[in-house]
Amino acid sequence: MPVPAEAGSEGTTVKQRSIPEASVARLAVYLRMLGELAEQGAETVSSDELAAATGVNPAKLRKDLSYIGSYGIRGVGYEISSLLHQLERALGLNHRQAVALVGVGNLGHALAGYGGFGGRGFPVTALFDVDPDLVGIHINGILVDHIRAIPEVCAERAITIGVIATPAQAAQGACDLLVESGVRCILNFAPVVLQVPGEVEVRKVDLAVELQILAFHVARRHLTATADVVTEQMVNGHAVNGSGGAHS
Amino acid sequence: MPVPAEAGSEGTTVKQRSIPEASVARLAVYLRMLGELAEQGAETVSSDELAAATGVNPAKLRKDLSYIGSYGIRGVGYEISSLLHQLERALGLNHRQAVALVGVGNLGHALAGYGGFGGRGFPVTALFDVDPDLVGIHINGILVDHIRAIPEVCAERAITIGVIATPAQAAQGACDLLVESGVRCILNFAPVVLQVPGEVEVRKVDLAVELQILAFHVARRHLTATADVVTEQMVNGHAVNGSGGAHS
DNA sequence: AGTCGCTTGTGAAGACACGCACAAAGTTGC
DNA sequence: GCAACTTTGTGCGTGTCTTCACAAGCGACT
Repeated sequence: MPVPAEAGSEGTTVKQRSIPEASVARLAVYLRMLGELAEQGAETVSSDELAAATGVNPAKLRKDLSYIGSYGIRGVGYEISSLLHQLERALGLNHRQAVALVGVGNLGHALAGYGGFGGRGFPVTALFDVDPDLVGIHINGILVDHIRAIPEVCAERAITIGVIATPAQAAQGACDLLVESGVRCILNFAPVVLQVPGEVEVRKVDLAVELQILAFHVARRHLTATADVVTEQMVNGHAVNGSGGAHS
Repeated sequence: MPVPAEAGSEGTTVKQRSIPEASVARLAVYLRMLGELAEQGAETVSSDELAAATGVNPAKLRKDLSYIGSYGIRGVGYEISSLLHQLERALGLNHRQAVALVGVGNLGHALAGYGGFGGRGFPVTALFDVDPDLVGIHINGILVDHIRAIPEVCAERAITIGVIATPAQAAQGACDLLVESGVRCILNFAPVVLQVPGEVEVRKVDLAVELQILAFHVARRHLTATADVVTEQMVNGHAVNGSGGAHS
């Protein structure tokens, strides 16, 4: 949301192929699904198939893909390996991004061991905490440092992404240290709004909020179900036809 | 829109269905911040203050709040305790929602101990896994059951929300069991698109995707910053006809 | 060759979200 | 009681996202 306030040297604006934010999120999903399909030995996939597998409208999928170029073959579909490569390039995954994780408590510990990060090109290479009982131990072979070592360690290990999994009151301090160390992208699990300079990108994941959104829907459903006859619902599309069977 | 303020308890076609999805997500954020303010002893808060604290545009905040009614006092702001109560009601938090967590591995274990759930009205009251080493142990005082016990335990403990933190290949099976047990809201951490009947609401949280979105931004930033990257892959024809161009 | 069926890519329209700007409604001070 | 000030609630213009619908392109088949 924050446009670089005074980014200054912008120079010649070479066709800002600005991919919509919503599309970027879905491209990442397509990427993973393509990876799975490739592992299963498939060679091509149509937009309808890929859309069904990722739960997206086919037209939306094609438009998403069109933002990164025209790599489909009409009448056939998309060549999986080619599309995979193009997607990785567009998402900036051609070179690894080292991740630092601050806060090795309950959630942080799990994230440190979470295979989904390292397995997808985001190796967690630094861990930090303030708890003396945690500083010094190894998790998944990585030493936990004190947060005061953030600047030094981040520079040394070329950290580009920071993940904050501290308690709420410690998050801003951790964030400041990361920013000071040159980290420009932060994934924040703490339930606070981080104050950062304009050039730093923050994404927030709030688990409690996710549950509350669900609770809202369950309450609303209960309300309409009890108040009236169950009407034909028009909730989010999800034309899940043939949703039966095929379990396990 | 002069809706009679006192006549809320009638139950006749409460038009809550009109709350935009995006607003619901923010309402949950306001709710938490209001809780913090209440703890600090504040009694009223203005839209500007609350907006600044939650990182939202003040007008947007007021519009969000207007969807649940007019509970502000012009010239003063919002009475925190009152607004808190109204928000909880609107989000369906007036009665607790018992949560079942399937998959007590790395992430699931952390979620089971995550204070943000129970602390906000979503007590995790059931845990499930398939691993014989995990079934039978207690986490935070809760016994881990085998997933085959899901129907029985969910009915017994009045589970309304299910959280899936299993590996990808086990997620659909876990989902089916939950749905079969009457769970209508599912929070899914597994990187798969769950197939569910239309009346079930699924929210997906994909941690790897979050990082990839960040990686995209870091890559693009790097691209624009170093404006003269040797673009070897300009091969794509880019028939981007009339793409608006630089409307500065 | 020629035709037919299938799939992509995209213009256009509709739906949704955002944020400005201002009237309405309250409070404070005299 | 009245005027000045503060803050809410919202109508509306603007921009973004989603979805439809269809022409263009590709391969297969006759």
